[in-house]
Amino acid sequence: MQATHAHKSDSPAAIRRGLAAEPFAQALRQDQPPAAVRAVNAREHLFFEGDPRHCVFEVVSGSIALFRVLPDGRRQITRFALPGDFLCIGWERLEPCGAEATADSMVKCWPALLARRVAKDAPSSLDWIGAQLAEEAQAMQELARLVSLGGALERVAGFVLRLCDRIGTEQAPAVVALPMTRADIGDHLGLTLETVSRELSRLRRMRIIEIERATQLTILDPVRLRCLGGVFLA
Amino acid sequence: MQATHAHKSDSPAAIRRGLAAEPFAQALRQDQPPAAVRAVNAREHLFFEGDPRHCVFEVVSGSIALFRVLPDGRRQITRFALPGDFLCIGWERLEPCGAEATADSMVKCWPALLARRVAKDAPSSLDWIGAQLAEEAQAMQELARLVSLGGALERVAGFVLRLCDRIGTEQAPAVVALPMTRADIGDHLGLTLETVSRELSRLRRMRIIEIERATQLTILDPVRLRCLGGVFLA
DNA sequence: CGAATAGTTGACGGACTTCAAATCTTGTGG
DNA sequence: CCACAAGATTTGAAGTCCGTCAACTATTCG
Repeated sequence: MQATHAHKSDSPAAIRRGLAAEPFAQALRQDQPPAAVRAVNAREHLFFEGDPRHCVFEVVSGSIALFRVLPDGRRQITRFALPGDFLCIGWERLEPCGAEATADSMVKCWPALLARRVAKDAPSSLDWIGAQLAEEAQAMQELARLVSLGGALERVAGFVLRLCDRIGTEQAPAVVALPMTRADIGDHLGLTLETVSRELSRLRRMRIIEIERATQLTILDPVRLRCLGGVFLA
Repeated sequence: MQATHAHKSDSPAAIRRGLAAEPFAQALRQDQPPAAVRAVNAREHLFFEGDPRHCVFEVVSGSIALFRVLPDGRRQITRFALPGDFLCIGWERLEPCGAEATADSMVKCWPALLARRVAKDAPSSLDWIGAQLAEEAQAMQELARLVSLGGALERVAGFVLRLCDRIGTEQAPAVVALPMTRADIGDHLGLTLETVSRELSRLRRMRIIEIERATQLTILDPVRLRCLGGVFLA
């Protein structure tokens, strides 16, 4: 279950960020022993809210949801970490959120202490960590905007659009994977799973997307999709 | 209209943050010439989205709303900066949000270049800037949680509660100022001004708050208020 | 094949928005 | 000092959107 070879190429997410991640990631990768790669099954938890922070993670494949649970059982998924994204970057000693795989996933794990030492040795990685924090703040602002100003259709459209920008290919018709359930999307957007399903069906009837399988769809009309959801992003 | 004396005491917000702001703020304050203090009338703009970043601000009194406007005119207020809070702390060259006073306010202004030099000279202020970014990200997460999981009553309760924690006194009955209009609160919480007004009235009928004037209320029952809105915070 | 999980779709009710009108506050000018 | 105008707030009535409950279908894994 251990990967024996280095990663083949940078993920779309890493490319999208330019090469900013490289000083930190390269330093980590060059360190020995090579990072453990762990397989996480769908619905399996990586850690829980309040756990001491042991590791820094990089998502290799699949999708990891970061979430918080309210006393009454409702939960908010603050973000989906996709291939190329890092988890647990800040200096907290306890995890502020739980983490659960929303699909079968692979993650690289580095001991948090090692990551801390690397960050100290490579000052430029401090800039990268700052950039990560700023990006996090902006993403949360975007989410708040999407949820507070958008209706259900606009929220789902915005979500698909952001997924598209993060992992999709450029040309239309673009194929986008949805490596999470309708309930997960609902917990992210503040909607019920039924509403998410209904609005996806509506986008299909509007000929904006095609639903190949539950976990994969095709963008037929990126322009109208961006009309609906793009207003809230960035 | 220029302040001729140094500030008398640290604001509640600064105290709440411990002394973390001090290395940066002290360094700025010791610099000469002393910071200009500018009076901003209610509804007056400090700057707009997309403006080049000229200044770093510290709110002395009043309240500054940071907001973004959508093409159709709706707007989201991402946060209210209250006395002791700083604005424009990151490294962006252009303002990502507009800023508007929601009440008559006073702000200290430092040239952004001066602030940048101070940050370079005092390395500990870099930590403080990182902490500010992390706090920003957490506040946005809190807002997204409040808006996506809470009903109207819970959103308003959570908003009042947060205001209480930021500027209110400790003992009940605590007096809290609302230095913004119902419309501003609505733009922050994703509600209409009518709904905000209705839910405040409901809190009054529930004997949880008393509405002295439109811009000032008294917390009668902090426990029940925290039951309603505290679940979403932190 | 069959059970379990995930997804789709419909009907109904409640929560929030919209539209409208009345009241309260605040600042200004006579 | 008072009157008036402009803006802010409160409250009501009607409509829309989304959540809840329920039934059914599709997919996956044994």
